[in-house]
Amino acid sequence: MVMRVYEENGSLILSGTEDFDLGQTFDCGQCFRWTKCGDIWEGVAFGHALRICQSGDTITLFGVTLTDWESVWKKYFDIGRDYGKIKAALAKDSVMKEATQFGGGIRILNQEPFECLISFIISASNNIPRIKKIIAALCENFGDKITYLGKSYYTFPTAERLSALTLEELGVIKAGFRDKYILAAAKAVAEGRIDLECLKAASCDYAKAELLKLPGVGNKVCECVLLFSLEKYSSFPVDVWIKRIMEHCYFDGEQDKETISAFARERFGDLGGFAQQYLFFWARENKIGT
DNA sequence: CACCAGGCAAGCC
DNA sequence: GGCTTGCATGGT
Repeated sequence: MVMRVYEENGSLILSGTEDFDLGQTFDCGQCFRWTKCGDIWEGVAFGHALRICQSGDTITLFGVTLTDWESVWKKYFDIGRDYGKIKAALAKDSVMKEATQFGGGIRILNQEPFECLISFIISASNNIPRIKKIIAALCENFGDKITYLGKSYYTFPTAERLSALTLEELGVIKAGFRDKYILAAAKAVAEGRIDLECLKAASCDYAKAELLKLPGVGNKVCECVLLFSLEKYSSFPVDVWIKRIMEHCYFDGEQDKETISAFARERFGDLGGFAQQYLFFWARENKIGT
């Protein structure tokens, strides 16, 4: 089956989609700015707000033109990648077979690097509902207000805007001890000491080394930024959930994170990032390893 | 009231 | 080098 894309009544329709489930994609832990209102998801990316819903293999993007689709959303939703092939390659043991079936509609979004960087700095030692709350406050306070289908939304603030803030001003978002990292990372980007866009074309090792220079960015945050915004799909972020599920499914007892990373690299190779997302979603939804 | 949440950095030995 | 501890905030 081939996916069809067309405009209808001022909306964009995707019909005959495969390996694409909006709920799984927005809920698998890779992004923090999508919320579900009834059966419609709404969010903001690349300065554009979007309301989108799904019924079976048909997805509707409200108020979106083919031009918007081509310039923003097609790449964002990673259209064109053969997830069926990825799942088949990963499903060579019973664990991945189950995880890829459970979250078979997950796609890895191509997010904005700066938003991704700040979001995962905020994620450190934090829980997902509160991460979302802090990011929402960040956007409402320091992003630009945009109007879409008669409703207001806020873009993610630029590095320039954030870098001009004081710690005290940033305090309204209640990020806690992470506020100084947010500010310092924004300054590094705004002053050109790191060029996030360039890292897409750079080697994985170089991109990783550059990101690790930033305050508040250690191995885990770094791997998330590489995977979710810099197209480094071999990245396998090892957080507390992944650590627990890997110990539960592939080891006998507790292991250090480096052992788990090495195992993932060996077993999943270039597909590490996809494996991580299937595992994360499956483990959290089914409370496996807890 | 402890303890924990998609870690990280600084301070120890 | 590895290992421990503090870090803001909010929810159980």
